[in-house]
Amino acid sequence: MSNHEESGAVPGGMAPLTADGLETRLRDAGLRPTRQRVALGMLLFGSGDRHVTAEDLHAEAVTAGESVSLATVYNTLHQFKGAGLLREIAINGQRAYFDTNTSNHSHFFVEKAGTLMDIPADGIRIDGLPEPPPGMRISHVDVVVRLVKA
Amino acid sequence: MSNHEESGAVPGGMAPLTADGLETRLRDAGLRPTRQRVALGMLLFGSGDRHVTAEDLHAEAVTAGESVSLATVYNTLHQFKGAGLLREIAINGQRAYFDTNTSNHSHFFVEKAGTLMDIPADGIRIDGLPEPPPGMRISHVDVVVRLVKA
DNA sequence: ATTTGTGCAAATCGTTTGCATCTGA
DNA sequence: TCAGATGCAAACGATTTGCACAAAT
Repeated sequence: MSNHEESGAVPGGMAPLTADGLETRLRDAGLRPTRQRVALGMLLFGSGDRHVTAEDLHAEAVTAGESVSLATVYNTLHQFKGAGLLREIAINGQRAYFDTNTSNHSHFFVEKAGTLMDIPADGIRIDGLPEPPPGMRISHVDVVVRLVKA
Repeated sequence: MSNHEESGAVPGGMAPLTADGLETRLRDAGLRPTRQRVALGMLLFGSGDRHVTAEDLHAEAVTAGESVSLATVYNTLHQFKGAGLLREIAINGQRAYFDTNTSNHSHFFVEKAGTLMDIPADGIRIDGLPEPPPGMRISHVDVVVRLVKA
């Protein structure tokens, strides 16, 4: 199937993702579409926005019958991040989360369960940000709304 | 010296802190004022608002001639946090920072240097926070403004 | 005297790295 | 062919834990 879809579309988007489309996307990012990268990419970008840890993704891949090592999962996540396909989310000093939604948005974090949820980008507005110190610029603003049982 | 000062005052405040005052504060929090806890407390609360890692604080204590083990520094930081004297700040997946300013405020984080700075509480306003999911309440909103060299 | 805290070193957890082997262009 | 990718296992850094000893009430 020489299905050539919109490979430039939003990574975490809703359009059905084909292996071909993903391969093109990887190639465009300067990454060889290896078996592992395609498999992980399909898991990540094949179904809406996702928040995964390296272990989550590794477990999924194994469950899906793909043999990938945990080290490769880490490598791949960081490469995807470098290519702008993923964003890393800083929640706490332990687990690193990767978000397939690279647009500007905030998160709910359920403390006890350790689950992450998107807050629609336009749901939150931040006013009154002070000037950054001289010689610095703001690279990004992280907003995490922490939730506990009521 | 039966010096009984305002031990209920703001922990990271500007008032000169005495060992006596701190001991009272610890006792009120249900923590025995041991030598180590008092020493660490004086370092933490004795001079304005601070952002420290466990290692920072341990190094300071050792430099100050107090013998405290790193494990005890960790224990103490968590106990202080539990007592509401400190707040833990989630920056990235590695080092944990503890902030002596427990009031609501945001932070600048200098990516490369790993330094943290307060942004005055009233400098930032967040609007449009969505309702938390049913059964949940917002415990706290973390805002981290990440800075890089311009 | 009893309870609570401390220190050390070993254990743990998530993550990274070195290196030999394999794979894709 | 041959740069680039993978897998394994060992290395790592931050944090935690188990347990014998010490200090506080």
